[in-house]
Amino acid sequence: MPISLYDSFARRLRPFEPFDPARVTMYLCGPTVYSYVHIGNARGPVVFDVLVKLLRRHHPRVVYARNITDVDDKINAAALEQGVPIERITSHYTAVYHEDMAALGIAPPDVEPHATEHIGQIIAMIEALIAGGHAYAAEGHVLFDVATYADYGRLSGRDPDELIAGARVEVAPYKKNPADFVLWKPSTPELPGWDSPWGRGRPGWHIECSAMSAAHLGETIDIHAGGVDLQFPHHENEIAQSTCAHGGATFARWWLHNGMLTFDGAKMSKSLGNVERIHELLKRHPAEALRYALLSAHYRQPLDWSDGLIEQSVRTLDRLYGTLRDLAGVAAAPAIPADVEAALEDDLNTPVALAAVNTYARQARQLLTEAPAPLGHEARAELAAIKSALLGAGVALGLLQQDPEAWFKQVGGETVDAARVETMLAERRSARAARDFARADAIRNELASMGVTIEDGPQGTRWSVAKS
RNA sequence: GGCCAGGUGGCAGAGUGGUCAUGCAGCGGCCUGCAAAGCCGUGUACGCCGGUUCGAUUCCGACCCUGGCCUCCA
Repeated sequence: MPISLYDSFARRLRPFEPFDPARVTMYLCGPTVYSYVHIGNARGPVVFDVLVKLLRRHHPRVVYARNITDVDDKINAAALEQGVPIERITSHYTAVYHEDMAALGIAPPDVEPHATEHIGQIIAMIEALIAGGHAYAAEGHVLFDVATYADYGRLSGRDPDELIAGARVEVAPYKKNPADFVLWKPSTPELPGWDSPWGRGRPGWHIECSAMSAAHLGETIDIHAGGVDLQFPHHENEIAQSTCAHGGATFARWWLHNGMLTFDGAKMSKSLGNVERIHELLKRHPAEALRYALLSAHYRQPLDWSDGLIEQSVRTLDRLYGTLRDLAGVAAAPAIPADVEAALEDDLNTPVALAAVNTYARQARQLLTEAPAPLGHEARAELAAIKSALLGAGVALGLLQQDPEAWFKQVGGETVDAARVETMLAERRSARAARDFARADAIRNELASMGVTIEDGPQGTRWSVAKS
């Protein structure tokens, strides 16, 4: 089945067909590395990680780029405030970003371009825009002339006349139109800067993505993705400058926008301060539960982040891993089931895919409950098929890939003293054998106070660590 | 104010013109020394008002409410 994706530009679902079947290209706007990222910042990387994996299954070659913005006034401000060189800030938070993304099971992109390594391409693109009459230099700045691009405002559904007329914010005097945006701006000696035809300066915010996308993926790319809050002005400006710099060539053939995470009823954002840093969440919760939570709603819908959501995700994973643990003796290789694949092909419908996963797990448990003790060939084959489906769906979604035992024995990033637990369980076993249930229950209570839950089963007692 | 999304059972969250989402929680049962886990059973859900239709949660219109963008933002 073809992949169907909602294109924000066309405002409808469109079957995906690559421009060049031999090379599918996708670009995701990456972070500006000046502080820790919050869980809302991970939604795009997680859902588009699922998309890239899906694309790779459908196409022989996919080139996926996710940039690092390492030149920006917020970085400058952070460096100034902390009294350290800019590179200290960017290298540190780039490393933290990589850790956070890896913890969430996000595969690294094929290309991770850094803005500071593409200054040459940025300058060349600005020169092309000036040569084409789409940009002008003024007082050390170079600005994009919005009036020269007829389709400006089309992605975000805005009327260019209103944008030009509506001076909401103070308008720099050197702008021809209030909506004109900066491609290049001058740097004072203490700020990072590069020599350019317009003097020493640094790039504006939007131009880097256009330049890096063209440099690594080509003038026309298949998919450009990002948060819906970037639709305007960032993506609108990218379209304008890329299209004008490339003689009218289509910049991105599909525009994908993920919805926002809300927290306490409002969009999670650094400026509002209602953020949950991934770095902190990982200390208290299993990373996989965070990923599950992010995939539990359709990517274009808003998703309200809460402790309850994490709790629910942990419990659901408990059940799924519990099922896999019960299937430990069944040999099976991962195979992505058709219904899961179909759900993902349908504009990345991860909730439906997860529903299918849960249904497979329930079927396995029913079989295990109902089948007679020594499993027959038929039952074993059926269980193997279900396990293949579970593991395969897990591959597609980036879930269920760890050893079930490991899942049950971790809490946050820590593990408990397994040896001590085993010793206590041995003592409890003796007590139970002697029918000293008071003693056995006392040990169980003691384990519970350590956060350890136990289950007595036919094959003995197993334990797990309570998660939050 | 302009432009976009949405309003589904206690909660989270898909979907559909006419029997099922799925998950979490709850309740009853089975199992267990007791638990836990698991299984079985259990819920007159689709913002409000009209319209179209044999039939609407699903299509159309109005209204109310919520969120996002319009400024840095995933």
